Amino acid sequence: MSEHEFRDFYYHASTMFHNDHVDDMFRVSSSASVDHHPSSYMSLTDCLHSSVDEYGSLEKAFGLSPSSSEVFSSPIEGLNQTTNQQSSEVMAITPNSSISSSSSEAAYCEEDSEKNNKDKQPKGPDDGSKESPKKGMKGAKKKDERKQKEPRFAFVTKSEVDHLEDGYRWRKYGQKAVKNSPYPRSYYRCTTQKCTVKKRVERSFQDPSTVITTYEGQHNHPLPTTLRGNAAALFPPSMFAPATARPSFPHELFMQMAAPHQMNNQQGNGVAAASMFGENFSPYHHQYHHHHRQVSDYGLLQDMVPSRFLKHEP
DNA sequence: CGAATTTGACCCGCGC
DNA sequence: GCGCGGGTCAAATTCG
Repeated sequence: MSEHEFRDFYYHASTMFHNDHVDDMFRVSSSASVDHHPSSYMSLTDCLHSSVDEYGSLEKAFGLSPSSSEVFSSPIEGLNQTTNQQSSEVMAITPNSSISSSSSEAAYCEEDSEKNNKDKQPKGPDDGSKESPKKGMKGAKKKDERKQKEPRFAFVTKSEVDHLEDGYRWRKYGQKAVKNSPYPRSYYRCTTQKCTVKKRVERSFQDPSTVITTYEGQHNHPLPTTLRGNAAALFPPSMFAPATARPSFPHELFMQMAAPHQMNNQQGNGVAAASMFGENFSPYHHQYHHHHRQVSDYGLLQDMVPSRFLKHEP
């Protein structure tokens, strides 16, 4: 499944950059083989006739190799008490600019296109309308809804812990073995009432030092106060919860990354993602304003994508 | 004792 | 129709 997502990423990337480049990017590590699910996802991704190996290739493709100096883990402002042990490398924001990243972190988001209606949420509990023989559980959750296609956003992070703290409270509701991987995938749901955001976390098979986190949906509430300023600062909700209201999130994200001059992030919230979306984007962005660090979008971008790929769209 | 996690059963779409 | 794989439920168990 991650392949589906990967394919989507490829799709978005190809629309953002030049296809050839994208191809190069993904060609880097090719072959690995993952099972494919040919099914529904056929976008340009089909060009990639073959399989790509999971997210791991994203990092390699983007040249984000773990390397060096990375780091950070710590606290941005000293807040951190709770999550300490998290030694994940996410982005390192240096005071002056730039994120020194390092860490490998690749992200992509997907909008569901019509093509994937498939997976939408199948089940749901239902209302009762259904009483089916078995317990009825799953049915469709309430109301119809078929689902809205919720935007998904995934990224790879180098981390020793599987479940990264992102400021929200999550309840694990399932775990499954991943097909070609020795590592299981865990399913979490935001514990806030009415919030339907879910996330899946799994360790990369090819690079066990990294975890792949996929967020689905958008939080409809503010961050729990308990974690404020901590991890929350690193991962603004907005970053994980592409708002439906936000215009084509995926494209915007990358586009803005590619065109830093258009962005206005003088506020310097150490969160690149926050500034990436400008002000319109989230009601919560004020929560991370306290950061002293200044971020350079360009720097971020460079870290995430090799400069040769940073071209503006026509 | 309530909340969170564990974990096997169940559901569902899909390919054969 | 069956089996597979991904995703979810929910009862039991553990945690705080």
